[in-house]
Amino acid sequence: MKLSTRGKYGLYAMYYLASHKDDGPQSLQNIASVGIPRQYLEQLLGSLRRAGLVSSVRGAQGGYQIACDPDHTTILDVIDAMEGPLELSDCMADEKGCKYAPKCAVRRVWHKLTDSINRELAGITLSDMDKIDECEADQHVG
Amino acid sequence: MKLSTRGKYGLYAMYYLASHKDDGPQSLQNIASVGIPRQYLEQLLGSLRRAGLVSSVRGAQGGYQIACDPDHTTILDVIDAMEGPLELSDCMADEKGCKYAPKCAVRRVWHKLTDSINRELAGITLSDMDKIDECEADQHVG
DNA sequence: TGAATTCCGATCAGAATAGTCGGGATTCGG
DNA sequence: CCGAATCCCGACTATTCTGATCGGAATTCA
Repeated sequence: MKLSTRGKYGLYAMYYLASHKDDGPQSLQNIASVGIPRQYLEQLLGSLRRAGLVSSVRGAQGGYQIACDPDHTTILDVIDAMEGPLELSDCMADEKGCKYAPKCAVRRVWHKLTDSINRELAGITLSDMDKIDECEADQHVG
Repeated sequence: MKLSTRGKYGLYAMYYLASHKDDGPQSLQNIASVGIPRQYLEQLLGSLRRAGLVSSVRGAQGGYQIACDPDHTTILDVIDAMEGPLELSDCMADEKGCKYAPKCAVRRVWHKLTDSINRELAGITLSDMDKIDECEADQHVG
């Protein structure tokens, strides 16, 4: 299982724009300067704009601005905008598709996992991103 | 983001074999009878066998048997065998590949998420699967 | 007017996913 | 020993997804 670069790039762009919240429109050029292909990022920012997470200003000196509150916008919002809702398998999305659904243990597990992951994604806001300590996740469990 | 059918089918197969732990070898035919393409499942069981999670008996009346303790085999073990280790993006797998790694907030978030998901997967054993209540995951969050 | 910049649809190469095919190897029952 | 049942395995295919790239239209600023 992988999160694609869409999610990664998109999250980076949101992070970048959040940290330039009051600096006026940021050009694609600037945002992409960490090594993201400019024309590819352009597509991704289109998705973020259509999701209402960023706004754009066209023309010379134009660019992108964050259009949401970083304190209340979660990584789930961003990932959803970039990759569509999390679906761990087809039968999660289309309950009707699986005739064994009612008694399917796999389905119940899938459902639980989907929920946990979404909860995890929804638990981190853009503002939180700076505060996460890399080592924190490395603590061994109990 | 999706877990592929590999993970789903593989987990189903493990669940099936766990519940026929003492019934002798189970044929591919039987395991696949819920609607999984037989020849495809054959490939997947090969992966599970090579991972040591199932054993096989060849020849007539042959089939597959679970080769691990369902009480101590987690969904993570199964998913890893089927899909390889969870990687949320390239730069997680290849730290060297990203020259911005040391100060990359996105990377820290990715890392935290990877860890959370793995912990979640590792927290459910095959034996647990029957006990999961579908409604449990639907509780709204505080 | 012209440079900067976003917007947008089309196209493309490579990888992964999902599945199929054909035949080889092994074992059991008779 | 024979034949059916069954696993084993490499090769093949079709479809979709990913990660771009291209070319140009529309907009805005100076």
